[in-house]
Amino acid sequence: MSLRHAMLGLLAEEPASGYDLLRRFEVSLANVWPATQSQVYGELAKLSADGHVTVSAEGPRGRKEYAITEAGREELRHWLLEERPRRRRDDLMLRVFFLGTVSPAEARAFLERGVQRMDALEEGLRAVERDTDWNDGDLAVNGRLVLEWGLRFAAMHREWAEWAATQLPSGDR
Amino acid sequence: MSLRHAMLGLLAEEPASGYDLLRRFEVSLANVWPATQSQVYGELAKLSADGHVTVSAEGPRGRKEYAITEAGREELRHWLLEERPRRRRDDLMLRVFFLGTVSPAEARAFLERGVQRMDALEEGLRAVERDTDWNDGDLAVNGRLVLEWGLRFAAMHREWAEWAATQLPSGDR
DNA sequence: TCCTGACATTCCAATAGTGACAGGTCGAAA
DNA sequence: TTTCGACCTGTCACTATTGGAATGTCAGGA
Repeated sequence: MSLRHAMLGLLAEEPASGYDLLRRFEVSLANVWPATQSQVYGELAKLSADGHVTVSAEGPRGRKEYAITEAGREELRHWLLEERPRRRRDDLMLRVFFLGTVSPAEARAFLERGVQRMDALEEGLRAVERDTDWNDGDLAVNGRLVLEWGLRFAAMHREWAEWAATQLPSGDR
Repeated sequence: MSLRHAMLGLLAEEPASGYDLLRRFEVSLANVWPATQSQVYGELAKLSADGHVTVSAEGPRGRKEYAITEAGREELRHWLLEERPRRRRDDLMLRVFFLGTVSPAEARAFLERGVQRMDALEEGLRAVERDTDWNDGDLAVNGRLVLEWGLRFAAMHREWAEWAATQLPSGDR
């Protein structure tokens, strides 16, 4: 149920069309909550039916601009403050859990790829940091917090992977 | 598609029934890849249809014990080494992203709850650490790696939350 | 003027995950 | 001997997520 809230959050800043939202998902939310076209448009229809958003304007090319309603803001607020975070699933740790089923050399290579992926993530985040105008309202302030979390996450994961490599049985099986 | 691999991974160690798997999901995989009953039994049927597992024994109470097949091991190996990790979704960071829509005081309280949640997570992991027999084959070795990751994650998040609180605008809006 | 690329929406089929329900069996303790 | 708790399997309906296809419109450059 978080997609709808992500959309409400974006609409809380300013009205937008489905297309606009999609772009925003690609740019600022890509690392946090990816969403596809079909999801965005589908959810927009539901939000509209539930009265959380309304069509605030219609433009060329059939463009419909949606704005958040008071009910939508309440829903957003409720989710933000009251709802419990979901249980997280972690693909990567699941694999690590079963790393014993491959050879130590393969396991080491696996961890090495993890380090590289974190390097790439960090690079990507640094690029976002560079390319963003950080003087641009609430989203900027909080975007920075999220960005910093990502950087810390990448650093943590990289250090862990390096440590983990030392814990693997030596030699090949 | 990771549920099936988690199950294959567990079955790679030793044959088990759906019920057994379910318990293992509750205990060792709870923080990594939660799964429900309906998912486990459903997936077991699919895995069986795909030839990745076979019924290796039938016990009392209709118990069916499943064992991984050679094809299943290959599938597991392929997933482990070749498949790309999924994009992660993060509920929590999504909320942080929209933290500007509530008052600074509420935001601070939100971050504070995050710290507490991490404390609880760490405590839970420490309990697992205490209660587990770490001399028990591959899963133990790798379980430790995962556990350590969890501890580092909790520490990272806590420190981040404390830092983030200092970044929030002061006073109430 | 024509073409292209960005803008914009909608529908569809398939897989994954949640939560509740339903039903049944065995072992051991009271 | 009864009954209770652990054991054990399954189904259903719903929601979420993925990925792709189909369709059409407008603005601006060649």
